[in-house]
Amino acid sequence: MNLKQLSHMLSLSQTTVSRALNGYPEVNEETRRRVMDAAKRHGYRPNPSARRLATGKSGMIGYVLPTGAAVDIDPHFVEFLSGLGDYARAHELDLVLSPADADDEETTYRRIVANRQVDAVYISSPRPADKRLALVNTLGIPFIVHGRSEGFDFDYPYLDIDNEGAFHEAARLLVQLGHKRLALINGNDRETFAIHRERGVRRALAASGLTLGERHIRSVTMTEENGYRAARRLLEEAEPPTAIVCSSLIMALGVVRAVRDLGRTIPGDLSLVAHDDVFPWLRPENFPVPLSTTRSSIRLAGARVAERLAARISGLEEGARGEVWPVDLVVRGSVAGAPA
Amino acid sequence: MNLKQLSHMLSLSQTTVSRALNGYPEVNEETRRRVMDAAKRHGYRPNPSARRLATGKSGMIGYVLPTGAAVDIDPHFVEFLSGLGDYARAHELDLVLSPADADDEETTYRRIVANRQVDAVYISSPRPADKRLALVNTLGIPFIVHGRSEGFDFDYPYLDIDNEGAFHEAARLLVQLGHKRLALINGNDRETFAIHRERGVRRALAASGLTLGERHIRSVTMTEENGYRAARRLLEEAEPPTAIVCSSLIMALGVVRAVRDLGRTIPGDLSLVAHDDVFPWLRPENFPVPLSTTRSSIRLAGARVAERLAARISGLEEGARGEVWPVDLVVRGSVAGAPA
DNA sequence: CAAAATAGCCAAAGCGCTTTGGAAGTCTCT
DNA sequence: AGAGACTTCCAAAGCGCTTTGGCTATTTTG
Repeated sequence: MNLKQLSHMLSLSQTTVSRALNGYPEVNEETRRRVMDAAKRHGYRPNPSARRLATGKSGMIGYVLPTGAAVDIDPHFVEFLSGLGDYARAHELDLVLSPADADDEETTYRRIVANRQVDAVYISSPRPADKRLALVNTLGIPFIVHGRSEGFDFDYPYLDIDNEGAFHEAARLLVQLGHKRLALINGNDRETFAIHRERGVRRALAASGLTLGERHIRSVTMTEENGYRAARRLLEEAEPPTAIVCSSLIMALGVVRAVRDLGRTIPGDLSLVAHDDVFPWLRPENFPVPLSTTRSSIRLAGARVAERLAARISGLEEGARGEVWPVDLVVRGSVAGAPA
Repeated sequence: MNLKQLSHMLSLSQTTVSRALNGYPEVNEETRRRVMDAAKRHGYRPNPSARRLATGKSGMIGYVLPTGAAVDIDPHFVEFLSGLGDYARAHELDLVLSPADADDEETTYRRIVANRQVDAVYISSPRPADKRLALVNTLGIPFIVHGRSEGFDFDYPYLDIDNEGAFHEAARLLVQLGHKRLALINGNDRETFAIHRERGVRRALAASGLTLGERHIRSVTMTEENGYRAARRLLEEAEPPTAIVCSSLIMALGVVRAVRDLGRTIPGDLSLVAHDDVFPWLRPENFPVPLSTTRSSIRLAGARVAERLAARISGLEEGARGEVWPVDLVVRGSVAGAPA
């Protein structure tokens, strides 16, 4: 059932039927009802390919997926996707993942924009002065950044959590508990979120005249193994840190293992706080010692990004509004006063 | 730059240019070269929307993503995606994720097929007599199942790992080591993979005249917490199992925690084997006691599924070929002879 | 009451490709 | 040399929608 057939059985022109269906004003309300009714009865669904060719709109949102043998997709992605999908489903939006060579995402961005494959894109894990951001900005496709970049002379729309504030709070708590030697096991420090977290920790320390030693900060890919290694190296020093702030739950698993291996205890010898993106399959309260966390649901972020993308596509949102979500600090058993 | 312009500057018809570009035989080889050359020089890329409308082919593969507030996307998904993306990138295939209400995926399948939004789809985590499979089979769109179903009167193309064989081997090893009370912490037993794994364990036990007691099998969603709970319940029995086979690394984390909480040890009191899908961020060799596993890279499976989907789209693969990958049994420190 | 504005509808021209149904020109064969 | 068979190209008709530019009634306005 296509438009031609439908309009023919209604004895109307395609123009009128199309307009009736798409809510244009120049059609009699009664005619519109007739059309809507017939469309529903016959299960008419406009062919998206045709509509696309005519309008240039695809009804999909895009994401360029960096791939390659050496590239691992972040497990956070799947939770973000849950949220995104949740919203997208309710609004009949599809998501297209365009795999790209991790060393050359630009080509792919250009392609999907030139081909009008998607109406909007989102960008995640941005770095300072991220090229993708500049590119997408000049290409003129609606977009939202999940996270933040820095060092541009233009503004852009984003959704981020208050990473600096979160880690500031976490560090401040530890300092108040008497800890003087803090360490930070961070994610890849070329990504903005890691920079912000480091900034937060440093600021909290500075407020009490403390500093974050060069050797007390580790920046690694967020795997269990890297958490373990970083923690071991930190704890095997002559004067090991008495508290660690850690950028992910998965790394925290490694930290806990390292502490055990060394015969130390949490929170007796070491206080630990980690950031929790809220995975259904790994919860901080179920750690051997319940883990204190800075908590922010990445899933909700996914839903919000989808919502804002939809708003931008339909012109309801404009400009470069940045949105920063506060982060909860949830204190559990893994923190205590500094050892004497 | 579109076809019209290109053909005009070559003083050729659109027909000829189109044919030259798409490798049709009825065009002079020299003309073809000229065309190809000009196309490349001017960076001509056929508009996919137009091509789509004309041919009905989209150049994308589809996946219906079950969503909902209560639905969690499996973290395995992201690894599978890595592999899929790896292949897809090399062949300029995009992947479209169509979020669907988890209780009504049918509507979405029908929509994407009717709209010809994708050239092929894959289905994951199938159950016995899975409705999606029957549906997709009648809808006539090329597809591949990742995993297997059962109880159909038709064959279908799939890629699966030898779950039964893998768990058979694991259980057999444990039996040989003298274990008589085995337990299985399985995934959702409405999914085929879980059924196959259970079958494998039972078969190994049966071969030695043993059985898997009703209470010695747990079927749960694969989270750390569920692994913990299942293990606790098993180990707190009067006659606890001396060996556990576990369907995922994440659940194994919980099992390890439970064992510790109860003051027992691995492998002294309990031998443990788990299935490993090979995540970059959590490795069995890094468990407190290196974990024995049945190992199969879900990432490679993703790449293979993409490859076969591409083959089916272009007509290179036909029929209902099933492909079953063997699974490695990797023995590490977490297994030992049964305690006296 | 004539002129101007408005409401409601339609025919037809795109969107940019593929594919059908020829039509020339060139070769081959008797 | 003329008939048939290739080879190589083209004009034009889709694919199914949206949108432009008009056209006819009907209503409003001065």
